[in-house]
Amino acid sequence: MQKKSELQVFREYLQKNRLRYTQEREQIIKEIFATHDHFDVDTLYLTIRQKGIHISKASIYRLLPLLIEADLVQDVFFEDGHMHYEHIYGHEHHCHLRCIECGKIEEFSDPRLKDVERDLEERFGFKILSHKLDVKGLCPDCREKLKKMA
Amino acid sequence: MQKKSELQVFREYLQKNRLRYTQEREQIIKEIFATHDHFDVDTLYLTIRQKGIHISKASIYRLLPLLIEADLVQDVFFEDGHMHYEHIYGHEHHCHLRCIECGKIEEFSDPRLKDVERDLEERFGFKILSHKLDVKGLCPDCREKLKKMA
DNA sequence: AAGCTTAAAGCGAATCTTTATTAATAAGCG
DNA sequence: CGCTTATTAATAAAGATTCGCTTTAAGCTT
Repeated sequence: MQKKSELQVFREYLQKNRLRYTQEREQIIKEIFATHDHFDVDTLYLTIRQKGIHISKASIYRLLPLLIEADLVQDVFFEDGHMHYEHIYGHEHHCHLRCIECGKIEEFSDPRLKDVERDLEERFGFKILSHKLDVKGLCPDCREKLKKMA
Repeated sequence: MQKKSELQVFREYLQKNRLRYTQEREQIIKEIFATHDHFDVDTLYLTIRQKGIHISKASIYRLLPLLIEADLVQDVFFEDGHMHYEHIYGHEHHCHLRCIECGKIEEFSDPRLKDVERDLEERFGFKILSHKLDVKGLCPDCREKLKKMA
């Protein structure tokens, strides 16, 4: 069975909510899914512009909540004064390990986090919906670099 | 052995970095440590103002990075368009479980996260410095409320 | 204790991100 | 094809954070 494309998923989401599938939205989504990289609004905007496509930044801001609601995108972390996002459709759930020196990001997942969730449900009576584990450290290169400096 | 006060810790941090211990900084820190609650810049600013103490908001913004660097404060999450903080000195490390309906926050910690950190060090060669697990869900009250609505 | 150096404060302007407004456009249904 | 109305671009507005500049005051040094 063929997996649905992100555009199909988004179309269905729109139909369910009586919203419209526009050229602009299609172009933005295509760009978001064109690379695996994380992105922020400004670089996404500039990338689209560079291709000669004219889309206003406000349209990106308006689209993002819909993509998040449709589980196609998630916000990853707030840094440098603005939010960073990534597309998640078709990927396993994962968390992020970031180097505080150079910004390098590794993705990982760990089954123990599900266990933690289960414990929390039991202990606090919450219905758990999501978790986000953000780990910071020094990548191998930066460790080496700092060792030499000291 | 008596634990050092947060002010002492901050003093030492300042000395190490040849920075100055000012009236303003002392008053801001005292206010931050006066309650266990999470805080944001604006409410902290207003609370201080209400006590008749005049401190500019910029001074708070300038102080926060120092407090974070000195491990007295950490940023907890970005919400409602701005960052939220908490003082951490004298507390065990903990993570946050938040209700997406009412905003209620439970704190917890789990030894398995240390295990995850160890695995990450081994697997990616990073030196791990910190982790932050943010779990979202529905608290017992809101689960009940939503059940009745449906 | 006074003098000196310079970090830090206050203030307001500037910047940056994100949201709201509004008139014009176009999706998509009948 | 025409109608309804969601969506767009553009711009203004709002809110958070930072910057620049002048004045104040920590905290050495003598």
